Amino acid sequence: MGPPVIAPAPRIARVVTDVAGMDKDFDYLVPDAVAEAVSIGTEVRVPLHGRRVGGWVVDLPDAPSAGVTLRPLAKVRGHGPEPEIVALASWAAWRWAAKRSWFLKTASPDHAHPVLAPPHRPPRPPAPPPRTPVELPGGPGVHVLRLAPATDPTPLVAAAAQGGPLLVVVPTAARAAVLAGRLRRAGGDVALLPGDWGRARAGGASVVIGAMSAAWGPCPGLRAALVLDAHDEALVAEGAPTWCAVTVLAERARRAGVPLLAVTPCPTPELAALGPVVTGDRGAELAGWATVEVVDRREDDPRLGLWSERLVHLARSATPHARVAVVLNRSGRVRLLSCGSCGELARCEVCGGATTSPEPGLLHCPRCGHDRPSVCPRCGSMRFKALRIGVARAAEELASLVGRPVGEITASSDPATTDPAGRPASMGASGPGTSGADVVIGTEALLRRLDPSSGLAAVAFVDFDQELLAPRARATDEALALVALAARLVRGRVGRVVLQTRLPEHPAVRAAAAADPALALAGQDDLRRTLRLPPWVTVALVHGDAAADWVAALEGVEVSGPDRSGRYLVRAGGPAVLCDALARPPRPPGVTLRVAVDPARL
DNA sequence: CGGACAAGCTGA
DNA sequence: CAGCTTGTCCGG
Repeated sequence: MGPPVIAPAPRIARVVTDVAGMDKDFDYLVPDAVAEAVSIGTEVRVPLHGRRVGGWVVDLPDAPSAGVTLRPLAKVRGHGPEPEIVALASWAAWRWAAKRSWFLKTASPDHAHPVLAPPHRPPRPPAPPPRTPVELPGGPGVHVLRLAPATDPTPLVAAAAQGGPLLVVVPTAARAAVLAGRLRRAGGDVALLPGDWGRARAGGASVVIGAMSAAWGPCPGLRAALVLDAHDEALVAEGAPTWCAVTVLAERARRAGVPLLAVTPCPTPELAALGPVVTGDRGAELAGWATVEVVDRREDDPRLGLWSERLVHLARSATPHARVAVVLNRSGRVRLLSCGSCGELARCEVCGGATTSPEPGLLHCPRCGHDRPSVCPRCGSMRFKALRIGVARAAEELASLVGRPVGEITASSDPATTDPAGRPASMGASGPGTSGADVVIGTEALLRRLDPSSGLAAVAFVDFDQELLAPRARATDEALALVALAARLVRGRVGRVVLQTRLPEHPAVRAAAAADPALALAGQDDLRRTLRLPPWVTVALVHGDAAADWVAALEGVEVSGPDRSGRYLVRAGGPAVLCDALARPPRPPGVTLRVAVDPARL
């Protein structure tokens, strides 16, 4: 890339090891024989405390930091992350109160890569599209592009790649592969991570694309970054460190002075806080959300249970080419029961928790695992009423209401069908994740397991209020995101999404019905400000044996808790104040202390 | 993290 | 007091 360096080869390499639980630099001598191959980011093996450990070169200082005898590097393993990524890893370690090595590992290839030569010609971008769904904003900074769920993002990505190397992050590896295939068919030199890591690192791709960890992927000469479904929870790490791909990309783009295009059908308050929301053609947006139909259940006869007349009619109208999917976000058969004669709630005799009924005649406690036959301890009756049914029982009920088999799809179970008599029936030939039945039911995992080729005419949410009222700060956004997933499955205006609810005026319901995501955003700003929730504050959850002592030593932040599960909530006006405070007190050795900055669930 | 080494416990 | 467990320290 740059002019040849005439200075003598560096003699000292400062290394961060991959030893977990340690975040310290160690200096080593660089043997002359490997000096050429050692730069910032290089993966090495080094002697440490009598053993050999892996690590990354993070600096090439002129002089060692301490007066100790330096030992030489044991081995150069190959290319590691780019130098900018090494700096980004240090930033992320501060931002999520974690170790640098954790992020360096995420930024490194699965297997060591030899240093590849740069390609002979610059990589080809995919053919420019005739038009894009929204006009691409030019300048640096984060631009939130609001694009209806059923819109194909390929033209947008192709357009964004015209200016130079583009890094693309999507929520799942499967979608990354599909998008990479489309861009390759359009003639682009595409690197799909993690497989094409080496080629991407050598500068052989105009588009580098992958799932969450691709936010750390190599993209020499980066000119823009793009993230699809930027609102998706799959872009936030579940365990600590709870890093977020969008946040990392925003910082990476800021440091590189290039734009980040955050594409989403439903901008969240978090995204809107990052930059301006850009909308495209309103007609295209209306067409790209399905027809959303709200079934107001406030006046319904309670004896109808989960099933409005409208939903039953919809299920009866299903055909092999116009299938209907029903979503009920409760797994299992019956989640809550009461005695049929005395009304006593079925509770566990060991721990007192509410029992479920995974099969007729059996009560099971999900809290302590205790099983017992379904006999009421108060009156001895063996008849129980199902107060809250799950997908398995719902499949039985719906099958008998519509008089045809209902397929069942959950995250854990393989597809099965229930015939109208309520007996599990054998299945016809069908692909994995799709049941052969015209009507299928499942938890929200169904929305991720089916794909747009499933021939869905409609998706119906049986109990949308459960999503709306979930005890989470982001419940409204998550509910709208589910509608977006459903709209993508039923493909634009021919399909429909049905929401059964007693809250027809809820912002998420109104936004979905009007295909106007801004309606969900509007009401939330004040609420989140009042409740002092992100993005107006930055929070961390702290738990573990040492949590109480450790949070007591924090300065300049507000600490509350502990909550029922012993977690402390730490709040500050922004990441700078919070993360500086979290970086100060030393972590006590030997005791567990888990710090989750920006926790996914709040 | 995990090896090294020191201090503490046990049984004969 | 050998032999083993438990704890604390530190790495270039």
